[in-house]
Order: sequence, then C-alpha cells, then structure tokens
Amino acid sequence: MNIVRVALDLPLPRLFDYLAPNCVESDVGRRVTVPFGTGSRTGVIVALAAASDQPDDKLKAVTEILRDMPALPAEWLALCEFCARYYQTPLGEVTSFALPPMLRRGKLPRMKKEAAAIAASPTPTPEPWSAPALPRLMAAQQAAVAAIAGIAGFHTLLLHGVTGSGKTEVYLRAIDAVLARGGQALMLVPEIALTPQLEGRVAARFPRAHIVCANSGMADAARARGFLEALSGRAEIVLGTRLAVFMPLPRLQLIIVDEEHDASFKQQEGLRYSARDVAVWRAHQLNIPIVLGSATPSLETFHHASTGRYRMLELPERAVAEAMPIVRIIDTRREKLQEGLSAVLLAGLQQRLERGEQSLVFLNRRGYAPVLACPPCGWISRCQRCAVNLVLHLADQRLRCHHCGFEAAIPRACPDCGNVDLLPFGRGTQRLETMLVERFPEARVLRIDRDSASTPKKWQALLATIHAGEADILVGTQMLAKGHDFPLLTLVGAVGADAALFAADFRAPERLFAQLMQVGGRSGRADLPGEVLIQTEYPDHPLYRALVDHDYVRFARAQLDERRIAGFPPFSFQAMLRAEARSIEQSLAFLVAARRAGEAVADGVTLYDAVPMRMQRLMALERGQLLVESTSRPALQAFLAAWMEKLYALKMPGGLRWHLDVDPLEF
DNA sequence: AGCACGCCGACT
DNA sequence: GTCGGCGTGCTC
Repeated sequence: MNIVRVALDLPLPRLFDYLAPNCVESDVGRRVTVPFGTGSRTGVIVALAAASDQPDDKLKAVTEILRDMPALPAEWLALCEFCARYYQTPLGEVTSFALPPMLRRGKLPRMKKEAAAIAASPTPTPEPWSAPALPRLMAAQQAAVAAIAGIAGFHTLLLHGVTGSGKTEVYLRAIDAVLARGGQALMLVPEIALTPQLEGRVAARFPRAHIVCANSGMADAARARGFLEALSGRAEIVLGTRLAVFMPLPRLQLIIVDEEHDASFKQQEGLRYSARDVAVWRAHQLNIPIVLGSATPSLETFHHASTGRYRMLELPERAVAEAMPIVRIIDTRREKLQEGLSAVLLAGLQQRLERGEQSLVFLNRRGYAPVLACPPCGWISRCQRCAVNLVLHLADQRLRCHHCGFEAAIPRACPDCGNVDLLPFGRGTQRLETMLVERFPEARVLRIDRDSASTPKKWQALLATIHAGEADILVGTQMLAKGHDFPLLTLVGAVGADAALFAADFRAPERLFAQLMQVGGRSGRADLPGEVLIQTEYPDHPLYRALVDHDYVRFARAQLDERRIAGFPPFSFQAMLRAEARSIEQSLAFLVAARRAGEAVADGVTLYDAVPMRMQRLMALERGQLLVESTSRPALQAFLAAWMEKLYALKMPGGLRWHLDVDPLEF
C-alpha cells in the first residue's frame, strides 16, 4: 500500500496519511493537494509509509502530487522538523511558514524561460568564481578573515566589532571564498529597510553573482521566484530578514547573521522562532561555519564566546573614522532643564549649527506627549481596549494608542469634570521638535519616527534630505539607530534613556546599552570627530560608565554576573505559556489548569505562578502568562513535549487562545 | 483553524 | 413554524 504522510497547515500536532498509488521515493518533499474534511488543502509530503495507523476506511486518496518544481530537500525538511520540535509547533505550520505564500497555496510564479528551466531542474549548476581586486584590510580584519577561512566544518564565530570597524568587509571576504568554491552563502539582517542598501553593496562587490533577497515586504511572485532560484542552486547569495533562514540552499557553505543581538530575529507571533538560533542549528546540521556579527552581542552569544563554545573574533579599531566618538554623561539632577534639554546639550546643538554640522537628539518615544491629563480631577487619556495611555499627537490633533491603533480626537474639555485646561505630560519626539524649532529658528529641524517615516518612500525621502545636508537637527527614535551612515553628523544627544534602566524586564539594560552604543555610533564618521551626550539622573550608573569607556565587555560581564546570581538566561532556559480571553479570570483559570497538568510531568523544571501579563489588556483581550524554567535545555524540551500533549487534550472555553513561546524575549 | 452538526430564542 | 446563536467535535 502506498501511503504518503502529509504536513498540513493546521494547529494540530500530527501528520495526515493519504493513499497515493503512484507515489515514488522522490516525492518526499513535494507539495501535494489533498481532500480534507469537506474541502481541499495543500501540504507537503514529509514521508512515505507502507501502512497507516488510521483504519483503512478513513484513508482518502491524494488529489495530486505537485511535481512542477524540485522536491524540497531532506535537509530542508529536517530543518522544519527541528523547528517543530524545538518550538512545539505542528510541522505543517512550520513547513507552511517556511514556504513563500504562493508556493504554500500550490501555485508557481511565472518565470523567465531559461530561469524556469533551471529552476525546474534539481541539478545544481555552480560557476567558478574569480575574485576582483579588493580593498586593503586592517590587521584585525585580516585576522578575522583568516580565522573564518581556516574553519572546516561547523563552528560558530562571534565577530565583535563596533560600528565602522569593518564587519561588512569581513563578511564579503568570507562570501567571496565561498563563491570561489562554488558554494552558496546566506546572510541575515534584522530589518527589511536594510536589505536594499546591503544588496547594493553586495551586488557591486559580486557583479557576476546571482543574488536573491528574501523578506516579508516582497511581492508574492518575487519571493516565490527567489525561493525557487535558491532551491535550484542558481542563487549564489541569499540576503534577507529572519524568514530567509528557511531558504532551501543545496550548496550552502556559510551563514552570516549581522547584528545578531537584534530582537527582530525573534518572531513574536505564530511560529515564535529565533532566526539566529535556527541559523546556528542549521550550520551545525550542514557542518558549515556561521558568523554572528555585532558591536553589542546578545548576552547569550557573548556567554557562549566566553566559555569557548563560540570563537570570538575582535575588531577593536574603527576602520572608517579616526577615533571613537567621545561619550559624555550629563548629570541632570541639579539642573533646570529647558523642555527636557540640558544647557550642555543645547550649547552643543548651537555649536554644530554654527559649524554647519548635523546633530541628532535621540528620544525613543514618538508623539507629542505620552499622556494627556486633567490635573484637578485626575482623568488621563487611556485606551479603551489596552492597558496603556493614549499618546497625544499634536501634529494631527489626535489621541492615539501605540499598541492597537485606536484613535480619537483631542477632547476640548475633560470628559469627567468638564475642565478645559487639559495638560500634556511627558515628552515625545514631536514636542522636542516643536521646542527645537522655537529655540533654533534658523535651524532646519527634521523629525524621524514611525509617524514621519510611515512609508518606505517617506523614509527614503527623509534619508535623502539628511544625506544632502538639508537638515541641521534631527529628532528621532530608534529608527535612526540602525545601519545608516550620516557623514555630517557629529553630535548625538540621548534624552530620556533612564526609563529603561530600572524596567521590570531583565533584558532592558542589555537593550539600552546596545541602543545607545548603536545610536552613538552614528556620529563622527569620516574626518569629523563625534560626540555623544547622554542626559541622566544616574550619572554613576555602571551602564553609562561602560558607554563612556566604549567597554562592552565590562558591561556584558557585569550583566552576566547579575544574571548568574538571579538564575536568568543564559544560566537558565525558559518558555512562556500565554493565554488571552475576554476576562483575566478565564485566562488565569486556563493557565492554572495548564500548570496543574504540567506538574504531573515536570522533572527538573520549575513552573511559576500564572500571573497577568505586565500589559494585561491588549486589543480588548485580557492576557496572562506562566513561566517555565530549567537549568537544563534537554529537561525543558522533554517537559514541553509532554506538556503540550496534555494542553492539546485540555478542554478550552470559547474565545480563549493560548500559545507557547520558547526562549521568550518579552516578559 | 475551518466546518459541520446540534439544540434553544426572536422573526417573516 | 423557521433563521441563527456559537458550544462541541472532527479532520487522514
């Protein structure tokens, strides 16, 4: 009896068996359409079988095995199976996510004739590669390139280098070596916005190479085409965001994860995978090297490098500018600030203005003010659907929820007591912008945040304005921190950073350090020295002191000491079960039941209490969470597998939804 | 997740 | 007397 085992995109942790009289061994990895319930679905054949656990009369026959493209290789299926196991997600959901939407639906993109022919043939067609003339390397770069070249088989390398230390050149050299051997290289970057820029640089360096991009912003057909080109072996370099880690690459010889610390490598919905971690597993599976690059590595990665599990490659010098920017801490405890800005920072802005250089005021909070309040009666602008305040946006006269998108007009008077003197409290980028325009009437002030750069087009226009030197003072959120060079920028002022210092999330300091380091790195490239001014009420805080000294390692060691004492990752492994329902009682009741079910199978893991989430209400749903922790990864994994079986069997009240987040980043 | 079947309230 | 509410159960 010929039976195929099919992974279908359903929230059910099992495969479905179908009769396929004409199936052959090479159909494993092919897409297949099958009858399902009353309708029809497309899935992936993950195995053949001679017999099924299902009674014969329940088995249906496949509708069609889609043989119009090469089968997905065993290595790709194994990658999906690993994700299914590790993240406790049904295999069909993983394979479905890993395929571009068009292929997922059983369709194929239109392709150019010769490309279609190549894509349809599973035989790789490697082309020999000859390297063009390359720029000179500094000693540390040279050492890093040599170290990567010397790796045979699996090894994880941490390329630790500040902005401007020449990490990208090291990546390009490593890719060059791979192309010379006829291999394929995969490079992951955090943001969609960074891929075009990187693609340009890579394309200029490898004019004859076939480069494919992969990110969620691409059109359906283009993404499917790229996937097929990677699968057929025609693509030599794949550049992309986290989802590119699932690109099938039959001759993959090198993986690079740039800005590996970036939280956007972790997907926060659906399949909650970490592309960086999956990439490391994939490199191990294929027995190839992987390079993780960052100026501020995640503490998980740094810990592995410290214990010798990863190899650390240091790029201490700055290749582009003469020196690192000077970082100064401004003690704001005694000073009367002007709309949140200190005299030192204002003087710095004035000075840059006179010299015709650019400045950036960094404030990671958009809008005019984070809340509108009525002081006499205590009313404050709150979102009806979320447990947060509505942010005042004066630019377009709205109150806005930054979490669910709810909007309302600004009330003329307090809805509770009728008082007309409502006051904005706190400060956002719009307010800073307004203040700077008044204070420096001759300056061209440009605000860059998700409101002013709401579309890629607007964002590109803003970048062009900055590059043309048509702005003097930039006011921006973290949008500005990543990946863009501003040659005229010589001053960065960081405002309102303290909030993250004492946040409840144990990862907040790590993120703040990375963010300030990154935004500081924007200043003073080329021949102009840079200066970073950090306003704080905690001038002696070790985090800020480490920034002054550009000493990531000192900061990381101190953080790791704290984590060790507290038993936090990377010294423990975590998973978070979350539930959301109409009422918090419902959510917590489910989590309590889940905990009880878990205690029966808990061995070497700690189950914490079910608690409301820090932001309890979101989009009118009340959310709770339950943390599971273990000092042993295998123990946690074994527990989660057993636990999920019980949870799938648990009866669920209507309207309740839950999910498991393995290695959660958010608390 | 869909989609069926299945028993109880306000309508042509 | 029917349309439809979403509770429960199944999908190879």
